[in-house]
Amino acid sequence: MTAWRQIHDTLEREIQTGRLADGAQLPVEAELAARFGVNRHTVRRAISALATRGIVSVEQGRGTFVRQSPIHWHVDKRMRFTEMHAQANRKATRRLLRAAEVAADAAIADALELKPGSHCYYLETLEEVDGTPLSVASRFFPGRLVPNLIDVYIAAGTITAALERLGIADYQRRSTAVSARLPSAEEAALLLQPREQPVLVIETVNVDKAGRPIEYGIARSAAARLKLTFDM
Amino acid sequence: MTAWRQIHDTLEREIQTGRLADGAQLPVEAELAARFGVNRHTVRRAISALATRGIVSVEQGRGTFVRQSPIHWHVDKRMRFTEMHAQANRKATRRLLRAAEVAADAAIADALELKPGSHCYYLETLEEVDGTPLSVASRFFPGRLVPNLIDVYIAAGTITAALERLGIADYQRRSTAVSARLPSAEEAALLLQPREQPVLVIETVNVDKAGRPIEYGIARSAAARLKLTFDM
DNA sequence: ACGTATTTGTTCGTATGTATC
DNA sequence: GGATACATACGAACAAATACG
Repeated sequence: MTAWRQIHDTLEREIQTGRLADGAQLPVEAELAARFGVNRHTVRRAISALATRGIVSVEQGRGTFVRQSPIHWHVDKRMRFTEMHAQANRKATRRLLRAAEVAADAAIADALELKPGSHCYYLETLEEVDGTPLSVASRFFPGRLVPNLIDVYIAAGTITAALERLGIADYQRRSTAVSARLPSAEEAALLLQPREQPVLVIETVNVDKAGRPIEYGIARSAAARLKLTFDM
Repeated sequence: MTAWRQIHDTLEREIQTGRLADGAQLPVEAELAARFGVNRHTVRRAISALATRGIVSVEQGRGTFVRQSPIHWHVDKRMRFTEMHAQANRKATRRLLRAAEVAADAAIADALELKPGSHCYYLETLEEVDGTPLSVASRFFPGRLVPNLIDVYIAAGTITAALERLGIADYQRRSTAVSARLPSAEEAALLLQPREQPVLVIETVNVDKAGRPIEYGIARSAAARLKLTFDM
């Protein structure tokens, strides 16, 4: 077994057994190198593998820290972001990053059952739970069904409230697609997570009571902080 | 911007624009180092980041190659592994890695509605689609409901057929949990993927017609090769 | 506001090991 | 066995981000 892997396993064991607590700082690289009698590069290789697995997070100029455990999301036809977290006694907030009016590309048009090029509203938000970023979400809405959505959303504060003001009192999740990948630099920065750690990509189509698509959303969530459950 | 990141972005662009095709081999490290006028380490750093994002896959002694695009799995109450892929005109096989009789731990007992310590059958399989490994799956079955499962499975060849012989003609997916993480060394090796690339962790509980849990499965699937969709 | 110490990040050089063809 | 290509490890230096007096 290689040196870096032994160091990796040793550190993982110390974290698993609680000798290094949640959130605790690891000894600095130089110190670990001395302790294991190897070059600093070799320690870095081990730590890099731990960061890659989401066990620790590395921050330039600060140090290396032990990470914490995920929250559970029961996906449901009718779940609402704020509501769900309120039930679990967590404080959820949504921060608007970008808003725009766009023309639907093929994927958007397909999801919203529009003609490509149709007018859509676009919202990009960062969702935080208990002060920690959880997801970056991009959402598209058909312009015809939700006129002036951006201003209404800004005034209303939540998407549910905005849609209600626009006469869509009830809407439901129709389909949800899930995949995973590594984040872009921007996503990682917004989620305050290392680029080596995966994001869950959750694509959702919501429909109104009549079954018309109202919203197409693509959320990128810190995988280490989230687990989804679907009942059938 | 650092040198390795520029090289990373340049190579990604060449792959995205098709100048480096799916499955194509990248120039060897020494050649890339010469081309970009940097040390071989710097090229390795760039390639390592591409591998981490699942854009390329690196194989010792062979070379570095561009990866391909994912398959789509419509998750359904009643989907069957072989059936589903057959519909999509793909060849799916399942290879038995391990089989054992085990005592249920807390998580298994909870999922299968058994007392902790109850007798269970355990199957670990590698699922391949068109010759490429897709998932490593661990499955637990309640011993009382499926007596002698292991021999029956080996004789029958598929899980559906084995359960049918044991009198469970029809079973359904009850719940599915999804999360993502980086793979262990063993998982990565079985899936023929780099350790830096995420796996989707898919936990499933299947129940028989009477609603009794029959199977608790934990699949780890190469995230780059799979996308899940749930309809509601 | 500034400078300094600390800590991680990048890059070079070099040598040797291991897997594949 | 030999050639090729990636993997591991050591040493040195400097850059960049952060923390702190």
